[in-house]
Amino acid sequence: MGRPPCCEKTGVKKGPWTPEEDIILVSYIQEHGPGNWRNIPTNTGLLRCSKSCRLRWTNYLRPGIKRGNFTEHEEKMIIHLQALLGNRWAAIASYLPQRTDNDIKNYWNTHLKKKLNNNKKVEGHDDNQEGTSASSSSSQSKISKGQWERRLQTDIHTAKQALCDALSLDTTPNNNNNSNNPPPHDQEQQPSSVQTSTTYASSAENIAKLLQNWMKNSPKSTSSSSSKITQMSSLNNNLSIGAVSSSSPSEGTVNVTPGQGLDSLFSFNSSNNSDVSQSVSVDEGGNFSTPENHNNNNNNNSGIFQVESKPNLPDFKPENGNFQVESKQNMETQQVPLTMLEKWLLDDANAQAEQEDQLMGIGMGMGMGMGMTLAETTDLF
DNA sequence: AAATCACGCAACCGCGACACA
DNA sequence: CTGTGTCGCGGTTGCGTGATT
Repeated sequence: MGRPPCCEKTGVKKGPWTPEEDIILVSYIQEHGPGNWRNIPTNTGLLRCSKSCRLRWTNYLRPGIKRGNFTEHEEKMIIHLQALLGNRWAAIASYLPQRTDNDIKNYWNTHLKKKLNNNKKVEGHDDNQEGTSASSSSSQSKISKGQWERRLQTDIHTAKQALCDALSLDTTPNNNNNSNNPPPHDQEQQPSSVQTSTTYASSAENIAKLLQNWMKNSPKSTSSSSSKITQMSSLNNNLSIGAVSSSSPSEGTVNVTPGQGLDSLFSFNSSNNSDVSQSVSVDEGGNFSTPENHNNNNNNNSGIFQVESKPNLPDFKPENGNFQVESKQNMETQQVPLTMLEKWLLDDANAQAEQEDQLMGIGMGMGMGMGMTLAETTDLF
């Protein structure tokens, strides 16, 4: 007897999410933190299965997500990481902050795979393989283990070299790679910010865009939507996006960590707007503004969204229950692995031969070839 | 202008891993 | 140790939209 599918229940809604559902989900997660997906549908009244909620959050609503416009650097990173890791999109995504595995997977399937195949055809050795170490495994049975290891070593070496080239494209002393070739709007909004700042500023931007699109695309539902927002406003006082400060989650005002130079008040007041779709604007920093609160940031707590910027880092204590996943993903996967990656590449230049000997000695096939992440593999060095 | 095609993306599905009782 | 429940990942699908005929 198998496990019952989580979405088998009748009355579970499928298909695209509505902005109302998004807001309900964001509101709930903001209050309780991500996790306990099983409880979310029952606690929020969303007619969605837990899986769907988690997916929607991780792939779309989660703070720090950058969408579309893959930069050339990101593209190269994906290509090389795919060569290294195979179709392990979650692992690849961990090296591309602000990108979701789904996004990367889609981009690979729709753009890069085609691109690489075309390149191969041009080079005249299209053997119907995808050119990855993972896909090349089909030929492994034809070669001896020693040959396979050596080939893998060569692949790794080639990939590392290429990855090094890719990173060196825009390698600057600029502390991290998170901001490597960000799209223009990101560059504008985050000239000299720490990486968490980028994350949360863009998170605000994500939600801002979401709502802006919502209001733009469904003016007919504005009134009902507004009422829902108002309803949630009373429920949650201030729906806020970003990391919750340990000091004030219960007060409904949330501290986020935007760029150090971004010290604006992110607020949105819709309660007095009969025509919200015309009056809401979002600036490059992801800040909501209306004609009213352009002149009056003191919106007397009537705003739905109110994210107060603070230069201090948020408290990511798990007991706060808020955005612990983000703290994990953004803090760890953005900073550590990329730093390690760089370190790996830099160190590699100095001790490449030695490391590869060591690599072979400890069994490369049990590291990169057996499901370890790049970061894990670097631990071997 | 209408029909068809191709593409991109969001979401779904199934399976494996993991945690816990 | 085993069974059960939950979560996360990767493959796939289906729909919306723009391009082409």
